[in-house]
Amino acid sequence: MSAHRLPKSGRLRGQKKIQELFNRGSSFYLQPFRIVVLKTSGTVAGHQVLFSVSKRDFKKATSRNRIKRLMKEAYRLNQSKINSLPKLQIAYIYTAKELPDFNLIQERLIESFDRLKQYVEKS
RNA sequence: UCAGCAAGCCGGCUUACCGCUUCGCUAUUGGCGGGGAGGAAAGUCCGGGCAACUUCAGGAAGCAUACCCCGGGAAACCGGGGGGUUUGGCAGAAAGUGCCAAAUACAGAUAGUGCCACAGAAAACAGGUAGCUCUGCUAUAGGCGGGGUGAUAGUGAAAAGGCGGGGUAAGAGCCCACCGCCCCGGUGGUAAGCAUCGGGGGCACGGAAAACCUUAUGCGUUGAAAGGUCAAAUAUAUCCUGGCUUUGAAUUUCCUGAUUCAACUCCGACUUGCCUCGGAUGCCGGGAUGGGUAGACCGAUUGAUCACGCCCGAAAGGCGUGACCAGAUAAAUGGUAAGCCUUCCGCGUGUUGCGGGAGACAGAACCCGGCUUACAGGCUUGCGUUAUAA
Repeated sequence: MSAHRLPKSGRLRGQKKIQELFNRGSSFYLQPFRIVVLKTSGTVAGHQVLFSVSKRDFKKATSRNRIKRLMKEAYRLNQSKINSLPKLQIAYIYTAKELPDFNLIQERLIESFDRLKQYVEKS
């Protein structure tokens, strides 16, 4: 089994869980993302992630789709770097106004993993 | 040779690696195989299917449609033909007189209400600024008044039918011919607010219906977040059932237990008990049922579908045979790399080439049919044989 898989169970789904993440999670900015994290309370196999782009900044559905797919791809290829951490619920919200390219997203996403580690150690 | 115009179609391709989603088979959360965005998936502007609500009928409101005929279609709407109007071109001495082409939100302004800027004296019950003309007074340079006049000038998008003649003081549909307009009738035509002919009416009737509105015809409302099924945890209601029937004070250092004292709701039964039995009420527990939240599933992918063949036709269509062709739900259909194709820029230049960049508009969300809007580039067919250049 490859380490680069991201099936449904790895994504954050369900209205209640998402509400809980945004109500109780702690958030920080790391351009071009705003990131919200919360330790998973139940018993789940792994981390659960959610990617979002504001409709206000990108009116076309194609642009939003593209950004979300890039973020998802970057996370998928690098997720093994945070396997050792306790299980988290994470939301990545894209806040920049321009269409990014894949390398930038990937770079910043890896940086964000360090911040996640800090978050885990503090709490 | 070619710009251009119209209609239709396509709208990047291939491979490797890593993934997502769905279906099937294996098998146990893996492997193998198949499917996986559009012509507009968009805007949500029309018309339906489907669903719930309402359901006895009618009205109002609102929305849609609006010359005529034929064809297609479930309807919206589409195709073809005939006409009206407007615009442009050509012809012509001229006249919308003829021809050609294009456009057309072509019912009603004679049902009603309101509006018509600026300019202009006056803009819809008309109107006298200049001018023309008759006339009174003064008076003979002229001036000041009264009346008539919509023919002339000026303003304007528009000056209240046009033009010619008669007529008149000057004028005027005041009268007449022709044209226009309105009404009635005949003829042609399937028909048209169509064409044409005849009669009548002096004309009463300016524009805009994209201001409101009126007429005719059609339409119940809502919209998949519709609607339906299953249903954890927690709380609760009803029913069944098991257990306990209570509280306070005193005695002992405390806990447990015991003893004593005081209070201890209601109903029924009898073998009438200083409290026996049963029930209500209360507390604790178990079970069932109900509504119902999270969540899951159905709705939901077989349809006015697609492909091929045949038939009618100008086209839109009809019949037969075969096929199953996305089904996600905080929402899959992707990422990276290489090559090819198209195109642009730079270098080089007889060509091949080398380097770099770009590849439109845009993402299904219950499903169909239309309309509208966006769209790099390419292909096919038809028109165009002309301007310009060689």
